[in-house]
Amino acid sequence: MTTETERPIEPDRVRAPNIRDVARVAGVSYQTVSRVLNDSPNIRPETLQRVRDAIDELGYRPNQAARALVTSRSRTIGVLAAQTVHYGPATSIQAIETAAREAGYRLSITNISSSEYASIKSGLDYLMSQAVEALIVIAPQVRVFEAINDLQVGVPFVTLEATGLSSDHSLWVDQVQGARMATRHLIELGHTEIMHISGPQDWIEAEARMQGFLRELGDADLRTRAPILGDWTASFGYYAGLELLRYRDFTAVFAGNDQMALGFMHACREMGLSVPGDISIVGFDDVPEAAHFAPPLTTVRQNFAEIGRRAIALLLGELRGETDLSHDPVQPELIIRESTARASRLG
Amino acid sequence: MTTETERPIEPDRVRAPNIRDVARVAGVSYQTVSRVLNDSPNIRPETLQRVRDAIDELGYRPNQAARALVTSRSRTIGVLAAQTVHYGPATSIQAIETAAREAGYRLSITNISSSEYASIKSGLDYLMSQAVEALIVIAPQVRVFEAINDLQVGVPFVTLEATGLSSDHSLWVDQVQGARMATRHLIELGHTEIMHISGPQDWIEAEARMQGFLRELGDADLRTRAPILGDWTASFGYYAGLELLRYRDFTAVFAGNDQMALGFMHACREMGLSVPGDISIVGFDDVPEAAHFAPPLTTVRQNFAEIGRRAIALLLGELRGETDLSHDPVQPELIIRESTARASRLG
DNA sequence: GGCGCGGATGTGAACGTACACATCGCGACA
DNA sequence: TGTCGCGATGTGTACGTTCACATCCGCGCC
Repeated sequence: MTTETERPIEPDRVRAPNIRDVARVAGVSYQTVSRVLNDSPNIRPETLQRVRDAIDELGYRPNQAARALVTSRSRTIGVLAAQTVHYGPATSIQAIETAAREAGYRLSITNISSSEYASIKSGLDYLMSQAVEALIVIAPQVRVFEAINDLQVGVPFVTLEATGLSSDHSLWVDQVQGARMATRHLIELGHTEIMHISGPQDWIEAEARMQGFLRELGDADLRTRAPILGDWTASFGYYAGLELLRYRDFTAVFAGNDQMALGFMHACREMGLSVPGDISIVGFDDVPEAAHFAPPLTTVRQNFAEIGRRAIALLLGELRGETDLSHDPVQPELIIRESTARASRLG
Repeated sequence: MTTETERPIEPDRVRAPNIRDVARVAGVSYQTVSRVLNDSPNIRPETLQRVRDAIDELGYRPNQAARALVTSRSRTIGVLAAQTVHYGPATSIQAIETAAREAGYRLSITNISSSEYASIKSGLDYLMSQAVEALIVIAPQVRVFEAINDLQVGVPFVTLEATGLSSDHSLWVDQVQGARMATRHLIELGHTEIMHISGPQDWIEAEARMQGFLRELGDADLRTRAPILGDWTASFGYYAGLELLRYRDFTAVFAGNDQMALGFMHACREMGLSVPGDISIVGFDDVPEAAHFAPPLTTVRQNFAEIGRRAIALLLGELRGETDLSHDPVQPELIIRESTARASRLG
């Protein structure tokens, strides 16, 4: 005699079927149903089938909350992101989402509105309140590390698109290498006066690209000039261009991303300068539109999706207790199009 | 005598503090702590303070899983999305995320890889397995409605950026109106032979823009020609342009989005045609880069963020049981830049 | 033929919270 | 002064699942 029969019938209140309902229909105990749900071995094929039929018949779905409560595993991976409207982060997140879902994890994404410490902390706080099991950071990372320490985030984490500082937890396209490739390309075309428009200073990847740029210039014994600190937007590239082109003491520009390159080319047109006739320009990212800019943009391609997939693979490995967390940086690729040409003489 | 004292001490196993731990520290019952957490009235200020201090001291965080279990409310809103890397969806999602978080909801986003029924169903299935309380759809909607019916999704939902078919559940920028504005602008400039490059047929918004285009043309008694069905990408716009421009029996193009407009302008350059001298082009969306295209693109601005915010507001209202779900479409805005000019004579 | 063993299945308890209800104390009112 | 009402707080229970342990059965072995 089971206790289930004593439960009063509630005709109005429709309750989702639970594990005991399934058990009753299948004629087994609820524990057996649980075993079926968790792919436990040692179940008679006949029993297995009966339980599966009962599940289908009732349209039963396991209650994730109850599972999470008893196992104290949320099966959630947190993503702390900034600027998710941009092509790079968006592509990575999409890959992360797919990979996570396949591994039975869900994602909790939160956008931070500014790179201020308070904003980062509040985003992190939000994610921790959801008991995420791991953390992926796609954001200006300089202050994020502080926040992760301060909040005693006790879960595995990786940062995307960063480089250098904390290689144990970073997964990255080799930004320095990419920047060097872009710069070397310009040098090889005979440019000696090269300008760099960088991303915001607190983005590690902006910093890395700047480093690559400066190192390559140093290796070639060329004059280095202070990079302009931008904000990744096309508008910034445009206004920076209007300003810089008044002097015209350079023949090439390496932009921190494709958007700023686009804005800069706009400024060139407006100043009556030809790209690449007067000014050569290289971007970074290879957004899908870059091939159709005027002129089509020479740029550095990053495999954002690959980075996303690797992030999940790395975290899952760590959650499983694996210790071999080696990860080579993803290599970027220089895509040569029509925005670069041999250096013109400075007028 | 409480039972807590009987619990054996486990020094190695660190357990997150729970509501009873807080109660013990604050010297109250766990129910009082629960009341504090849920902003219940009728708590003595002094007691309130003691509980809050205890919470801070222990670093206590409510266990969401336990909450979800007992209330049978997941506090999760599902987002079924496609093409999240695009500017429009990405912007909307960001706004949704912010609004949801402010309202105490989290988001579960899933991308569908194709617009096939199986893919939609599997995405929907995934979201339902998370017991989402409401659903936001940003995807090709034609088949989504079928899937929502088939799966007996018993939760409130809205579709974004759609129009027409199911106005009860749709929240939209008035795409028809936007398309009419774009088309009328071209007509007013004297263009009579106007081409339309549309988005994929199964996107309702593509359909709506096409409808607006055709209606405006009809109202002006102009010849209508079969729109080209594209895929939203710049590359498609480019190749379509190369093909179409061989005939040059039109002087203006209304593109379904800014990316296709960009690709088309690229094709114009390659064919030696001037924009807007020979061909006028209007886009749709007003992505941030559009102002820096060559030439800066005349386009229809949509307030994606507003749409996202409204979606959450609408769903929260429905969850609260409000019945007044009236929602006016968001009005788009024509942004006139330099890619349109008076019609040239056809050569 | 008794005993041990392991495969298959069942029972009790716990996870952390919110809801329904019970209790306590105190002031107002008849 | 007794009682009613209400503000403030405490106790029991349920949510749906998994884990640890218990039980049952049949088979092989000495």
